Amino acid sequence: MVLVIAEKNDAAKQIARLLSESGRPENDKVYDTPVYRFRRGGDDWVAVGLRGHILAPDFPRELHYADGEGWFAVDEDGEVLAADVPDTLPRPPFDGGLKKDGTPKKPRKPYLPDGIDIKGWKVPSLPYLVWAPVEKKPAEKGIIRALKNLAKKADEVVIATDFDREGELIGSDALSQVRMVNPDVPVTRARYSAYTKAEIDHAFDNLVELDQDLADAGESRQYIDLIWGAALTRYLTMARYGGFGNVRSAGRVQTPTLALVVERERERQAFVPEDYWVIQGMGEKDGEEFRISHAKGRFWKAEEAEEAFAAVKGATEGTVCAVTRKSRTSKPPAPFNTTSLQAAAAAEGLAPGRTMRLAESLYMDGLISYPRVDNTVYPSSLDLAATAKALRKVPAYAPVVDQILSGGPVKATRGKQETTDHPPIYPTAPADPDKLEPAAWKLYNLVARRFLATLMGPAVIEGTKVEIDVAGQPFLASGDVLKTKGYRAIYPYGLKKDEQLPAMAEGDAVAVRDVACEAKQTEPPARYSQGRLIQEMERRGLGTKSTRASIIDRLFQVKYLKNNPVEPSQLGMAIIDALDRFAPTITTPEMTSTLEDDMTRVSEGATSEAAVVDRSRALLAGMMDDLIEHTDDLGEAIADAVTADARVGACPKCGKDLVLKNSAKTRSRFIGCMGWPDCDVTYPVPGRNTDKIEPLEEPCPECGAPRLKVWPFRSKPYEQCVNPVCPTNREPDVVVGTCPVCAEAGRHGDLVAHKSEKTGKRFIRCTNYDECGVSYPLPQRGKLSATGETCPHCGAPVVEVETDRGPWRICVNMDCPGKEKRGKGAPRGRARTARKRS
DNA sequence: GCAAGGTC
Repeated sequence: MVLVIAEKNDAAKQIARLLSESGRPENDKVYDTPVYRFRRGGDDWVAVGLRGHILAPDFPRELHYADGEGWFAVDEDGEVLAADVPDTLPRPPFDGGLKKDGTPKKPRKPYLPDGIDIKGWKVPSLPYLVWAPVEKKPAEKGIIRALKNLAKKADEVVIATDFDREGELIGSDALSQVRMVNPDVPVTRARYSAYTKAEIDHAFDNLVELDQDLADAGESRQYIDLIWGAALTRYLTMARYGGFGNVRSAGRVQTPTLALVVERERERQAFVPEDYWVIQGMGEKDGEEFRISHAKGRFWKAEEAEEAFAAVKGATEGTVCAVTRKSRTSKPPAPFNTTSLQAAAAAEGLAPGRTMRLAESLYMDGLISYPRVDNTVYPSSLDLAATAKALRKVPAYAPVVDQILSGGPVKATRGKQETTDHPPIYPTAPADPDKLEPAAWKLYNLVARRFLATLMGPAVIEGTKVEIDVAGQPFLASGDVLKTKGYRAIYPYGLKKDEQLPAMAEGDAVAVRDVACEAKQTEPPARYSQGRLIQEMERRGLGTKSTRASIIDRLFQVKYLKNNPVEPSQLGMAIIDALDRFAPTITTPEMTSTLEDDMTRVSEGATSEAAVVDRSRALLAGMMDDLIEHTDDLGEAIADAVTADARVGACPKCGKDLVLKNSAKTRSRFIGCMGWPDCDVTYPVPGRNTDKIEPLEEPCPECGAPRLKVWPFRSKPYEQCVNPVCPTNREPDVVVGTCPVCAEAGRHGDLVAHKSEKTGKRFIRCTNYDECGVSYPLPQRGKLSATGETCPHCGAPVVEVETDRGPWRICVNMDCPGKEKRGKGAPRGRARTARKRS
């Protein structure tokens, strides 16, 4: 049996289909892993797909020094006896030494000194972590099990993973697993770069050997990424530990990406706005209005602007002195690859991470092609006309599809990047908008329209420029009209609205009004949108098509970034400052380019994986020394930044910072004073726990407490003072019913919902409270109104509360027999739902 | 509790 190992299930399926003589391989499963069996050249074949990397590098659980190979040999006093790396590089402590014959001793003791444990995240262990050995551990146990099962029975193995560096590594890792159960089986490598019969046949007729140097190059990347990432992440996290869930990460790609955003923010902060003036007004001809602006555009001197404005102030008429028309064409766009899809989707409000998750599910549903590609040129094997024709089933596309199919042979645009790994992203089947969730449809629609647009002609836009003399001053009006729709008939994304001008000719008089001189200021460079950031990462060689979106997500998750367009937090800026000072290598894209060079040399056999990794460890070791020396400084800077990010304002009582805190007990957030325990000021956070909030600059004019802007999920934001007893938070009292106790006693008492001036809490109390003692608690959130109804179970009033999910009617009596038992003693959360189910 | 790279 011949075993074919592909990188992913989909590839295995394709390869099996193309290699099998029948064209229809048999679908089978080994344990839970799908495999494809077929006949070829009189042999039984089986193809299995991996799931990318099946092994993951990690530090050993028990860290002993296995042998001294490639490492340092040191005597009892720590003197270096022998080393594989140059003297100029920093050295780790080492336990081992040399035997008399010069070979390294097997250490008897663990590598780490007493009290040092790299399993725990402690700063003193970091110099050891930098030099710790790395192991490859199984990451995809199910796949490995299936692979070994098949390998046992294999007479021949063909590695058919993707034709790139990571593919070679994935294949090499798979081979290591094969060898464990079948050490002598012959192994070859198939190299293909398209799933076409010709390409796959050619690859399997010309099998080569696995390129171990190339795989080693990939593995050195894995090791360096892990070692730097783990050491720096642990350092930053532990320099001032912020408690569970407060990991401060760093890495070869994420840190330079964060640095890009921080750099832009610093440019914005350093930006000095310049004053300028514009003179604008409205023109009118034949009842149609249009905007006119002074031909000079921006006046940089106030006097010049004033002079020009003095001439035209109050003008009511102008004369057309020239009309020029210029047509320009807008070419249809190139086919989508991952980056251009992410950028286009980001402009439509889908963040890259979300785009990739949606794309993955559309791909799995068979609606779009493989979403991780660099290629922007459709392969000749793709039947463009047939693909377009299939989209005719989507009513909105039908007219354009007909137009494309009736216009002679179908031709497509080509992008600049041409690779043959996968086709550009295109729709593989028509979709039904009613069967997809709105965001998935939005993305599908974008992909489908883009595909159709790439098959269409250019759009022609006619631009009109009209020069108008107003009281001796030159003014301009301009208009853009889409003359020939071309691809714009199906692809409206980013299209500017037509600005139609009325018909005008030289010498015409036009009415002019509302001419005004406006003072403006130049704007700082804009923040990155997520789409722009992705493109910038690609430009600088940071990350890959498959990782960029998730790396940005990670930066948001660790709270280095916030908002869209992307803004760094104080923490994000502090992290970059700290690393820039002591570990600058990690903050620039150069680490990636150096690594690329090193990997090229490893793949060419000019150097070894161990040498490259050790050099990198040595570089890190030096930086780690500097970092550790300044741990207190850095810890403080990070803690200050975290406080600044959490700050919502100043304490009206003691003047110290009021910050957002998380209560460990109630698992909810509140606002507390940094002066605690000397100052006891706390406030609840308005809105729900999950609502996005942002502090406002100005404190409350009534009570001096901070004010917040709150964005409730899927509804309009509002601004509110955090002090519940502030006059601005007062609510009118609402009479919700009559008191049943007073009624029985022959009195009249009104039950009134009102807000305590002390605690700010809302509750119901009888107007005769002193006599009857009747009060009820109330929900604290949502607008309250009386219903006039009483509860059928207990006679207490029923109120209506307006919540996010609409109005809700409740009996205000907590002990009402008609209510399910809640409160103390009643199970909560999951336990409660579980009980309900059972 | 670490990275980045594959893929689900």
